[in-house]
This record gives sequence, structure tokens and C-alpha cells, in this order.
Amino acid sequence: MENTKKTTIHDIAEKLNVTASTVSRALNGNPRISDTTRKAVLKTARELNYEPNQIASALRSGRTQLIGMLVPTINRAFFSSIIRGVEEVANSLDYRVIVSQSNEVFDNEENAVKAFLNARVDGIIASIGKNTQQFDHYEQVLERGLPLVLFDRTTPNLQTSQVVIDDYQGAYLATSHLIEQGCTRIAHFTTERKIDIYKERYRGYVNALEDHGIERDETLIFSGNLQLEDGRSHAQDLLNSGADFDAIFSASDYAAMGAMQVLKEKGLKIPEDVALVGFLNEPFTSFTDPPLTSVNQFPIEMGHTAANLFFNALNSEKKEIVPKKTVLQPELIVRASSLKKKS
Amino acid sequence: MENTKKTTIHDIAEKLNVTASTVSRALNGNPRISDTTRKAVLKTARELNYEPNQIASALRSGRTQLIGMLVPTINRAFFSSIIRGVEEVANSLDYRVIVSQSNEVFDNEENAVKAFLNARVDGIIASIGKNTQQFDHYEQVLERGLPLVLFDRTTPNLQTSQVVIDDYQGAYLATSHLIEQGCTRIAHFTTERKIDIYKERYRGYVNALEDHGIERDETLIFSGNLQLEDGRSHAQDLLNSGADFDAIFSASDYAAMGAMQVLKEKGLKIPEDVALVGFLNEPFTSFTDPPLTSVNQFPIEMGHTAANLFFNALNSEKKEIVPKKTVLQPELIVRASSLKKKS
DNA sequence: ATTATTTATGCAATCGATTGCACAAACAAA
DNA sequence: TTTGTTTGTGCAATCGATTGCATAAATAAT
Repeated sequence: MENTKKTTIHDIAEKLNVTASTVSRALNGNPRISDTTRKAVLKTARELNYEPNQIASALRSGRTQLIGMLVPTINRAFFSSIIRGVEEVANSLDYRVIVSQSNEVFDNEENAVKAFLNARVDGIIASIGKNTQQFDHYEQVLERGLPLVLFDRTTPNLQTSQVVIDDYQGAYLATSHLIEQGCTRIAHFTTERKIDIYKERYRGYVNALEDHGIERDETLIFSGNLQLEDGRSHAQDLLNSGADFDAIFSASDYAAMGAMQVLKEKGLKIPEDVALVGFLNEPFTSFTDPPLTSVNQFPIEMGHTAANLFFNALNSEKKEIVPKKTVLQPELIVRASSLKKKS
Repeated sequence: MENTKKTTIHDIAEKLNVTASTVSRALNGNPRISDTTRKAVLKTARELNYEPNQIASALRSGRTQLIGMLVPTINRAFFSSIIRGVEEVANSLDYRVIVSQSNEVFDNEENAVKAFLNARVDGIIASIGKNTQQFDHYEQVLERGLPLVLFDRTTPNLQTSQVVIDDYQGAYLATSHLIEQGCTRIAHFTTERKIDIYKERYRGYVNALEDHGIERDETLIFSGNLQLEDGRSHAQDLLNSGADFDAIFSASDYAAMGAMQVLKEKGLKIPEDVALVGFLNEPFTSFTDPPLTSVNQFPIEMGHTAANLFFNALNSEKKEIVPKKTVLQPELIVRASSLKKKS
């Protein structure tokens, strides 16, 4: 402990001949403290370079001003932007954000939540792992009366606030846009995964077709992991099958990108021969050639919303935690990859 | 407090008719505790579902197991990957990472560091803001005897460990590669900013030219903010100037991308007419057409290294904190944008 | 058998701030 | 003047775990 001895409320108290209680109250704006005393305390605190020890405060008050934030992968634009959004709101309210990543591994997810609880966070904001089927660790959070907000990857199994974007609407917009551009044979890349968001995108695709009187063709629907390679192989399969198609709506930008590569390699023109739309508005979409039309999910705003829901829950009477589900509206970002009609 | 009452070491102690001290020691593997007692404690702890209260522990021991991590921008691939790297090491050692972003604003940086100190983090890993000229807030960290590790954006003004990549070497590799591809009139996009990393890249560029007997031409050097738009306008200027050039080495991928757009718009072929190399290996570089050659800085590994330096400092005798500077070697990722010679 | 040493545990203070309850002083009401 | 309120502080317990020092019991050394 060769650190310069930190000043505590006791030092301030001693100097002013009052007790630590008084100092504590003065610093916290308790109305029972006289103006004179309050000012003296604040002045002395400044003079002594006092900095509150949040750990001591946390132990006694039970509030750490920490939010545990769990994401599958920190270094993916979508998630890092959400973290950014949460951090912005949290910081402005003097809360700090602890981040952990699950890497889609259930054990990691469970451990992270436990670690958060041990660190005595005031609550958790999380996106559920792809393979998570069991939610005991989250139940524990709720049982302790802590706010829990789920974003993007949510589950109906937990009675808690969540924020998602309207994947159905995003897919509907994307598909409708392609139809408006004159496409009628629209392929779709999706995944088998049992995650709602992909089901919703699929539903939006199908409904848009139906609403425009276009029959769904199962041979145009491909299921995989939605990575670049999947997009490439789906495109290959499409071409090999000899199927008639004039557009692809991919539930992921990466798969769309894979398709773009293959199509270009085969000498096909985008969007003239095949129009392309992706999903997520990854940063790279504006840099492809042609730039890729995609669906923006406003991740930073999603982070803001998640944080707001969190603080709502935190400040509400514990008795009546009314789980609130917020659905954000996505936006179709139209770029050259889907613009057949030059307007 | 309707939360299920958490079990404490006192509950365990009571049940076993020992004291809390014994329980604490047993849980912490203190050798002065008998095997019998230790086992009984561990068993009871499990039965009662005991979870240590890290806040209480932190208050007493002075160790919070928290690392404060400060980055300019969370949602940029380079930084989020570094966060990821740090998080991986930290988590494996049972430490948690609190992230804050400065957005390159000095006040934010200062406040974040103060907030970290108030939260009593065990140390800080940070990248300095572009405009930061004053380092008092970091000095405070060192004065308190806390480990401070700087990464990427560092400063010689602080006596502390740092990890950077060899920007000089990266630029040297990039420029040499262009020369090997037969380029002799290589433009360079850089910035006026007083940050070492860009100076180093500039130096690498110049030295590579010299070493290959190519004279530097000031009319081929452009300075700006290295964003997409800067790249575009530099490229425009290059073309308008009528200067003779057959390659561009940009100190940033974004500016390189801007140049690629403009060059393609003007009907120039890449790499045949102009070869292009960027810097940072942004995720989008593999998706451009042609894919952009760039310099990989291994951000995740940089995160690992930063974390390792951090724990070294944390575990070393406070007396002898030997600041250590680690220089990582970058790698040139050769893609089509610079491959004139098809090998 | 006596003393010295080791082993295992307890005692009580401590980390620094918060907070319910008590209470003196000052002021208002009767 | 007496009683009732309000105002401003103090007292002391508390949050839960850690740790230096003391000590009883068990074992080893003489």
C-alpha cells in the first residue's frame, strides 16, 4: 500500500469536526443537512481530492452501478454497435458496462451470467446464444429481482423485457422491393436454426411474395449457415440446377456476398441478371461492387433502447416489473445491387 | 429485498460450528486449514448454493478483479477485436472487463479514467485519444500503483507498458510489395495528425522507396483525414494533376477504398493501371472488387498481448514495475488489388 | 515427561460508505 | 411559559469477506 492514502469521508469528517454520517449525507444531497454544512463538506472534499469508493458504497447500498452485458461475439459490427449504444446511455447515467462474450457456447453463457452475478451487477443485458435451450441462469437473475433485458436473440421462455427488430417487416420490405424492381423469381437463403429471427425473415419473404401474387417456389429456397461459403455454394447450386431466377434475398449479408462473388465469376451482371439483397447492413455492404442493398437494424439505436428498458426496469417498483417488448422498425437501404430500374 | 437471501460465509460457518474466518480460509485454499474442514466447507457451500460476494471481497482485499478498458470507438473492427482479445485472456483468469469509449474527446477520456478509478478497477488498458496532449489522468493511475497498459495509440510521456505494431515495417512491406510488382510511381495517403503510427507508416514508405533506389516525389503524397472521402478527393487530385502514378499505398483502408471507387469510375483498371494497398485489414477489404491488399495488425493478438502485459505488471512486485514495450509484427495480406504479376 | 514446534482455528478489527433511530437545539404554536 | 414540531447531527450497526495476532490442541524433539 504505497499508494498515496486515499481520502475517505472520515478524513473530511475529522477536518470539519462532524461525523462521517453527516459527510455522507451532505455528499449525497440528503435534505436533512444544512446548507452551511453541505457547502463546507463539498469544499473540503474538493480540497482533499476526495473520490468516493464505489466498492464500499456498493457493499452497503447493494448498488454497484454496473451492467453486465453479454453478446455472442464482441467483434462483430452488429454487436459492437449495440454495446456502443448501451455504453452511451449507461455512461450518461454514471453506470459502467462489463462485457463478456459467449461465442455461442452455452457454458460460456452460463459462466458469464454467474460471473456477473458474483460481481454483483445491477442487472444484465444479453443476447442469447444460438444453441441455448435452457434458461436457468437467466431465471436466477430474475429471481434475484435484477433487471434483465434481452435483445435481438430473445426467447418466449423468459418473462422479461426485450428489444428486437421487426425481422418480418425487414424481409417483407426487401422482398417487395425486389418485386417492384420487376423480379418474380426470387431465391431465398435462410437457415435451419431454430432462431425466431430467421423464421420471421422467411415469413416476411413468403408473405411479400403472396401479397404480390407470386407463388412460392421451394426449389428457390436454400438453407445453410448463412456464411460467405454458404452463399457461394447456394449460388452454385442455383446455377447448376438450371432454375430460373432473377433475384436473391439472403437473410445474411455474408451469404449474399458469397452469391455475388459466384455470380460475377460466372459472368452474370448484378443487378441486371440477378438482383441481390442482403440483411444486416454490415459495414462492408457499401463497399462491394455493386454496393449491396441490405436491411439496416439500427444497432446503436437498439443499444439505446435496450439500455432504456434496463433503466426503466431498474427504477420501477420491484413488485410490478412489467416486461416490455420493444420492436424496432428496420429500414431497407437500397443500393445498386438491387436497382434494376434506374430511377 | 425480496430477493432470496443470499448465503454468506457466516451461514456456512454457523452450520459447521466454525467461524467465518475458517470458512473464508477454506474457500481460498489457505494451507492452514485441515483437509477435513476444507472438504466440509466446500460441501456445505455447494449445498447452500453459496456464491462469493465479490464486492465485499473487493472492499477488504482491495482487488476487484476488474480491468478498465478504454478505446476511442467500440464499434470499429480493430478496437472491438482488441477488446475481444483482452476479454478472452481476462475471463480465463477470472477478471472482467469494463469498456468505455472516448470518441476521441479528451474530456470523455479523462472522465472514463476517473470513473474506472472510482470503480476501483485493478488496472487499466487504454488507447489514447487522437487529440490527447495531457496525461495527468494516466499519471494518477500510475501513482496509485495500478497497472496501465497502452496499446496502439501510445505516448512516450508515460512510463508504462505498451503494445504496438510495427507500423514502419507494415508500411515498408506494403511499399516493397508494390515495387516488386513493378510499380515505381507510388502515391501515399497519410495524415497530418501528430500520431506516431502515421509518421511511422510514412517513414516505412519512404525508406522502402529509398532502399529500392526510387526517388520520393512530394507531389505523390497526400495528407488528409484518411476517411473514404479523403481517399476519393486525393484520387481526384492525383488524376487532375496529371501526375504519373501506377500505385497508391494508403495509410488507411477507407482512403484506399475511396481511391478505388474513383479510379474505377474513371475507367481505370486495378491493379493493371493502378495497384492499391491499404492498411488495417478492415473486414471489408476482402469483399471489395478487386479485394484490397492490406496490412494486418492482428488486433485479437494485440488484445492478448495487452492483457498479458497487464497481468505481468499486476503480479510483479510494485517496486519494480519495469515498463515493457512489445512490438508486434504486422503481416501484408496480398489480395488482387496489388497483384500485377500473376504468379 | 517436559519443552518446543507445528497445526488448525478463533477473535476482532478492518475495508469505506450508508442508514435507521435517537436526540439536542431551535423554532412555532397554544 | 409550556408543549409540539422541525431541523441538523451523531451513534452505532451493517454490508460480507479478509487477515494479523492469539491460542488451544496435537505432535515432535529432547
